[in-house]
Amino acid sequence: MDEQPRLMHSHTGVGMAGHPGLPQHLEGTGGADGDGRKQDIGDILQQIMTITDQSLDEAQARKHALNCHRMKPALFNVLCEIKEKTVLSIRGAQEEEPPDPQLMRLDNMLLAEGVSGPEKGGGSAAAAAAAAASGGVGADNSAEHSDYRAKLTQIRQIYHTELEKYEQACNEFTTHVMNLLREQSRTRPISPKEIERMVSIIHRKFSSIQMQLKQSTCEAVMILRSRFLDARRKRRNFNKQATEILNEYFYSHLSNPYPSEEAKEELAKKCAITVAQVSNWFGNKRIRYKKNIGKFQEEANMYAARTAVNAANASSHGSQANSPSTPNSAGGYPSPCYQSDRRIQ
DNA sequence: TCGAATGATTGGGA
DNA sequence: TCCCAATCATTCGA
Repeated sequence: MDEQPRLMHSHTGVGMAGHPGLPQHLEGTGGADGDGRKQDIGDILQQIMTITDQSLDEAQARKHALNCHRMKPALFNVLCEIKEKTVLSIRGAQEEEPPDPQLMRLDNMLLAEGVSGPEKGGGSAAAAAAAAASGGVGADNSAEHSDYRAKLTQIRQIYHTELEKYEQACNEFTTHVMNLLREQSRTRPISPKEIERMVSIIHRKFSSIQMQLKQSTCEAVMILRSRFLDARRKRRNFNKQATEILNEYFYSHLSNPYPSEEAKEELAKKCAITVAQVSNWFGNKRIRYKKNIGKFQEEANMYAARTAVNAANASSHGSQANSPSTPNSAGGYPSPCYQSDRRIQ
């Protein structure tokens, strides 16, 4: 390479006026004849080919000379314009993508489960449902629930840590690329729009990684949720007190054992179960009572007697019982809880 | 271990 | 949407 004839004149001081280091033919005057132009192009190509042979100082000097050249801004503008009209216009049309429906689904799910968005006490629909279903009856259910919440919190923490990492990496990389491009824009035509496009490409790449993270987080939540719901299927009998309250209501409203929504809510609160469980219980009770009245007769008599005693106590103490099991229909009292005048058919 | 009891689920009807 | 009826799945006690 050293044997190559050097056609550059920069270090020898041969160049255009005011721009030492640039050959005169870059001034734009050019040769009048074709041979002269060919010679100029040959010179430039030769310079490019041999630029790697230059010392750092020489390269720096040439770079500086290029940057200071009076035609440089105009030339770069033209080149940027051409680039924009060709590549960018084509890509620009492709960039206008609608929001990814899958990503929206993932975001919605993470939000609903309380993984993303503001931290909620308990977080998820499953946890809420579970909380309602367990109704706080028994320590086991609440223990299961708190275990569920703890695991959900763990998932949430991992998700946010990873998300933060990705965002940080994305920002660092974007800044790095932007600096690099800005630096390069001094020596090659790079428009701000092009830098912007590059940034959006980087963001897209990182958001696809984020989508993977969201997907695996969703999967983890689904697994946790299904395990939890499976565990919930292992039913527990209601405690004795809850069964007594329900039975008292049932037998005291035997002529119309259909509690209204308000009565169900009150019973649910008293028994620490859900309204749905109250409905289930009454549904089961009605049908089982109807199927075998004889078998339930003893139970019915017992609750009727208890109700009568309660009523007597209440009246002698002049107090008003506010229980939904307040004696009424069994003793002929109309119940405000009746939703309609129905009987077990 | 087995049968009864019991809470939950499902499908159909009004 | 609520209820009934049948059924399932689990618990509990003998």
